[in-house]
Amino acid sequence: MATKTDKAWAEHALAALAEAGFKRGGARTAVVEALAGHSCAVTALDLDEELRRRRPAVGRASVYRALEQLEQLGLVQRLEVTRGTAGYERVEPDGEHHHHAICRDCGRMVPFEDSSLERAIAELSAEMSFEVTDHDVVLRGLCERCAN
Amino acid sequence: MATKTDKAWAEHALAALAEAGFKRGGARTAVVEALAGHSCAVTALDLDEELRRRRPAVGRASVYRALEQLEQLGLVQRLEVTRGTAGYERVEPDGEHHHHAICRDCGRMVPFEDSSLERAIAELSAEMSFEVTDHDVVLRGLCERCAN
DNA sequence: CTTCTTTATGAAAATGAGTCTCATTTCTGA
DNA sequence: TCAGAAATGAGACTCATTTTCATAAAGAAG
Repeated sequence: MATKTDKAWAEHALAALAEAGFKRGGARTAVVEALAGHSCAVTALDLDEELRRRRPAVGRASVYRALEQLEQLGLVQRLEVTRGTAGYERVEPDGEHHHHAICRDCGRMVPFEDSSLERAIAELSAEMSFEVTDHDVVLRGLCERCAN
Repeated sequence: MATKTDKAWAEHALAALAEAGFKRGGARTAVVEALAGHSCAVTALDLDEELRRRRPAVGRASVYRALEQLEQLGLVQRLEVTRGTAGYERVEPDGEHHHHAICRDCGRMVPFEDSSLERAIAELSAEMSFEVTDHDVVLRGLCERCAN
């Protein structure tokens, strides 16, 4: 509602999937479109519920499968939203990316980005005997509302 | 085997638990002792298995309870080891703390610490409208062995 | 456009980590 | 020593995620 559908991302994602050799399929396309409509992380079950009522209905397995494929291709980012549940959100093709602060009480997520943080991680990654391809940063605590 | 039991941490933890108003209990003590014997993250179920055979046996619920309490008090750090499973590891009382690089292939964890990363996070936390109490940083990629 | 082969899909069952319940035992302060 | 509070463990339960498997849709070949 606050965010309009990110059509550019959806097209980018569908193109990347085709590029990777996937056949076209209604379920996967539906997942991509649904993700394009969410600006911040959504859980797989939220997507499942959202897509289950479609005609034709999308099955839960397909949702999980699509999310996994999208993640492999670097089109979505997965993060642990609460204990035992993962959230997924679009990764913009231009490489912009953000991290999240998650409220321990209400679960609210506040996205943020910080260049000095990214720089520190990049330098660190370069000097490790480890081929770093991704990173997650999660801040945890209380949001403005729950803190009082 | 590579690491000898961290007795100092165990005493510190037990003292902190007493300080926090917990009564003494065999199960919790057993969990603390078990954690003291692991230098890197262990899953709750690993601990459960390790402690189940003790005399008297420690129940699964007690393991989870103890881990949660220890985490609340900042005595252990929780991190997502693989999809859907959490690992727990000791936090040294001197405030030193480290993060992990996790290999996507073999699951190996390489701990690291970096002061400029910590500094960036501290500064960032200070200027957010969010009361940040904790943070996780996970680097993902391929370890030296799996990269070749 | 029909056939063939492969991939995609969805319903339901299975898995597995983590949580809850509750009867029982253990602590601790009085 | 006693009563009340806290801790414990066995097992049932929840719920996110994965697997299975029979069927449907896609793309290639003819």
